[in-house]
Amino acid sequence: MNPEAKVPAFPQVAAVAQSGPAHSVDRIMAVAYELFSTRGVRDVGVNELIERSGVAKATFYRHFPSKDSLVFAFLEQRDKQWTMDGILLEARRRGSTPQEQLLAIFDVFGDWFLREDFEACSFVRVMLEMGPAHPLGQASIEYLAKIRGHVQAVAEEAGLVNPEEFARSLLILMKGSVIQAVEGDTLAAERARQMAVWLMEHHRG
Amino acid sequence: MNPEAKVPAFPQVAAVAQSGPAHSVDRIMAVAYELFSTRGVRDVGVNELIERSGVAKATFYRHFPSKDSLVFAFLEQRDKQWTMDGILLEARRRGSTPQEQLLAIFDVFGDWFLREDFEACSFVRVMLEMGPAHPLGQASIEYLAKIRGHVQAVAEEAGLVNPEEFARSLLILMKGSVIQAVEGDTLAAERARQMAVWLMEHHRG
DNA sequence: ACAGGGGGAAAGACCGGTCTGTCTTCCCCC
DNA sequence: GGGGGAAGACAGACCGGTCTTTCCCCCTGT
Repeated sequence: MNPEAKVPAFPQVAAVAQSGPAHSVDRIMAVAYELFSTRGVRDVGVNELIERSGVAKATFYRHFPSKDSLVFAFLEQRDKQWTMDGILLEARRRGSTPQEQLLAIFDVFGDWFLREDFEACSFVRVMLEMGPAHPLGQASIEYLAKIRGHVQAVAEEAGLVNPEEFARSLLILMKGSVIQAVEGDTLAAERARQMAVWLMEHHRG
Repeated sequence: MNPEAKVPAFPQVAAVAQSGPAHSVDRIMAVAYELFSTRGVRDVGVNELIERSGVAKATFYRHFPSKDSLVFAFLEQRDKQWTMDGILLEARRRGSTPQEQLLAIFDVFGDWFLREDFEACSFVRVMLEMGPAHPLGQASIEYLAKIRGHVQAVAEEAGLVNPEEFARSLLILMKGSVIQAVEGDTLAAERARQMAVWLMEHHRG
């Protein structure tokens, strides 16, 4: 056969050119992060994932033994990239005292709610999508508990009384404001911040 | 053929006997209410719905032109049966003053969170499952706004200043506590109720 | 330095199952 | 006898997951 007849295909070189010489697993993760975070888990199929990342199906399943394992990896990256670097670290940067840093969470939320690609907290979304008994729901619950642990640590720095109770109450405000922002209430962060102020006053003793 | 060979089948008569001589549409709605409210929308297929309600597929599609139309009907019934009668009316019954009635919402939530069949608020769940742009998500948002309207009306009865702002803040507490209850925090209602007390104090002028 | 071999990756057929939705057949009852 | 309903086959699409074929590239041995 004429070898030239087989050469011209390979549309995936375009995808490689777009995302650089990254390895397959990196491209898969980048596509998964975008699709899962904006559209949820169940709405995104494996076929779409491999098509958008320019990767063969066998390659996908060599790196991830199942779709669920990719979702686990996504949740972990979401925790690092979004929760830790995007929200908590940014909030610590904006406030000079632990009290200010706790309230700054809602300032970061306010900016986040205005973004066009804002969709919802992936952990809450996956927990509701898969149910709290599903392994993926369990993982989401653990990541939410991890956020609460960080809030509790800052509350302890601030010298608040009953920091665990404070953290649990603050996470009610965080989750509630996110849900309300999905509905279109972009000012939900300000309202939650005000309630956080009152909550903090009652935990100063 | 021997006519007796055909008679003994009809397993749906058992279902009819269980749910009484109700019409097909009533049985479908009852099954849909149970399955959709406990497992969400996307996880429940039409085949399971018709099987559990002992109804033929053609009968299903004669009453509901599509699955989505059944979900619309479910959301409407959920609003009547759960939101109005289960939560708001019960809260009004428990409190003797409008202020008490507003706080009683979280007492009703506290009981609800302890139920075994508690899963989540169907409106929030469907909104996140389908997305806020989907017609079903839009309908869910409207029902959530309807709840806010009722809260606002009670706030006006209570003479609170800026009742709309109050209602939006209270719904943050309601949604946040529900999400946290899904995670397993059965005391989320008490925490939210305490923050509602502080919120109300600041809206008394 | 060059030939050859082996592994990785792309393309995509294929599998069994499920999804929503349509249509046919038969039967029962009015 | 006619309409409604049960039963279920069927269509067409999609799901997650497996496997085959083909190619390219890199690594190794000489």
